[in-house]
Amino acid sequence: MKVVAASLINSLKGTFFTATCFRNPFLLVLQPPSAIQTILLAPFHSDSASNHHSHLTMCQKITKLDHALQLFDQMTQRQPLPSVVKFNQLLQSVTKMKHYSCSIHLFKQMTAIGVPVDVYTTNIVTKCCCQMSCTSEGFAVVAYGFRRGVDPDVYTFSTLLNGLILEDRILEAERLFKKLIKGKLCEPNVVMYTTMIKGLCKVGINDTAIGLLRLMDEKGCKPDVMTYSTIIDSLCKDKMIDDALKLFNEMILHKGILPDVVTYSSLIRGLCSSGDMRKAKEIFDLMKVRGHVPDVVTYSSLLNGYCKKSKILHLFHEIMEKGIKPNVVTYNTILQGLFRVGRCKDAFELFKEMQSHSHIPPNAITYRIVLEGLCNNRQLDEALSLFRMMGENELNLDIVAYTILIDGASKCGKPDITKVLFNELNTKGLNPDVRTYNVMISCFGREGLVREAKELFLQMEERGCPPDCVTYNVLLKGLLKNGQHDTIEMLLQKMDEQGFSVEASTCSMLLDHISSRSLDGSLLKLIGKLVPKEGKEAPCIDR
DNA sequence: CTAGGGTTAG
Repeated sequence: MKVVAASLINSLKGTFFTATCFRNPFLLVLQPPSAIQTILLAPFHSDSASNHHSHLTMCQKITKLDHALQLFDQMTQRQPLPSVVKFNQLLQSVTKMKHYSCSIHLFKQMTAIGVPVDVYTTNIVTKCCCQMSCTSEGFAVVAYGFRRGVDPDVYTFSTLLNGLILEDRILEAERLFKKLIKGKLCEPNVVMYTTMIKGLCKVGINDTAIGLLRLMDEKGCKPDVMTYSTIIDSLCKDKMIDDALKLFNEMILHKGILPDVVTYSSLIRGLCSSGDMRKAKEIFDLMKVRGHVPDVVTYSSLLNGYCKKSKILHLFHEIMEKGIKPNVVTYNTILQGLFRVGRCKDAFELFKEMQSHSHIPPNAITYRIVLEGLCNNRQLDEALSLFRMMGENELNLDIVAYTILIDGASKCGKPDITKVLFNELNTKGLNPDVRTYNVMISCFGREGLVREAKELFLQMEERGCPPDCVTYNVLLKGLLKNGQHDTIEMLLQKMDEQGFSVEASTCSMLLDHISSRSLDGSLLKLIGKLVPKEGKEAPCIDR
């Protein structure tokens, strides 16, 4: 058993230790395997930590993190040292506050002063690495522990599995999962199965996820409400509401598992996104009848459904009345709803209010919503001045925000502003992505700048940003609009090769040009191939 | 003292 574990960890080292990530100076375990030991055992050169504490007393407001750090310092100076359990509790409290790099930093200090670590310690620290999207370093921590006699357990492996899934390393997650079972390294339990199921759902293979649900049941590992909710949510995201409801019923009626607020919220969101507000409200009322209290996520989901139908706001009052604290998502949802119905002033008021009254700082998504809302309501100037006021921070250095403004300027008939913004990307060190290019090519098409549109199209491949289905469609439309027919056939052929399809609007333009004889009728066959089949999703529509 | 599920978004 131990030998198998050792070989597993060794084989994992090869796979996982290659990627290193130095994004955080505190992440001292971020080193290739050969260096792990030296680094972890190296004396810690105290920098901020001790100085930090000397002026702590001068701070008016001492955060909980400061308390924890102070306590840690005291603990390390005690003779004899407190038990590892005390250290674990402290590490866990720091981790619960999401100060992951701090936890890792403390762990490093623990090892440096010789506090013996146990499986709880390494599991907590492994989780910190995973939560920071540095799962490979999580493996390093596990290997470090293993060399000191700390055997990984089902908690360890579930944590690592979850880390891989968080980083979209699904193949590695599957490999690990299978290896654990084959090598009998640990008996998977409901948590581990649920984690693997989430991974499968995340890459959109719901069938396989359901297969694993059946398998765990067969193996005598009973799925619980979280297992079912994971799959139900994924089905809802894929608009397979009927299957989700089927599983929901199975869970309750056949398995005797009661749904909770998360299960209900997923269903409500699914029904909302498929436009069935009546059923969404029905489930919402039902959960209340059954004694479940909707939380901020439930309300935000329902609110979003109403906003998408341009019906809003009585629900917001209900949230306030119930004493539920709206969060940034709630605000973002309402902001978008207000812009959608053209209530820019109210939106702007709310935008200010969330910061002053509720002390909820807007995030990148908030700004995107506000910028797009203003552009859509033909208030380009306001959008631009807001954007300029945001300053040179991370919210301003956002390619999505730029793309929104570039598109907004173009649609508001200001191609000059479009070009200025696009050129600014270079100076800011931002790379246009495929959607930025699409917006630009569309803009050039609109302005009759065919040469520029073609140039950008060619640039995309060179810059490692290959055109997508939308690119081809906007370029085609630009060419057709400007009477450039020479490259149409070639583009259509390329689309065929790539499995892209023509949108309805592109298709009707093509047909118009054929009937007016500016395009050859022989193209019809090719166009026919590129029209998405009835009932099938067009491949260019994102999942 | 350790692991798993749900909200906004060009």
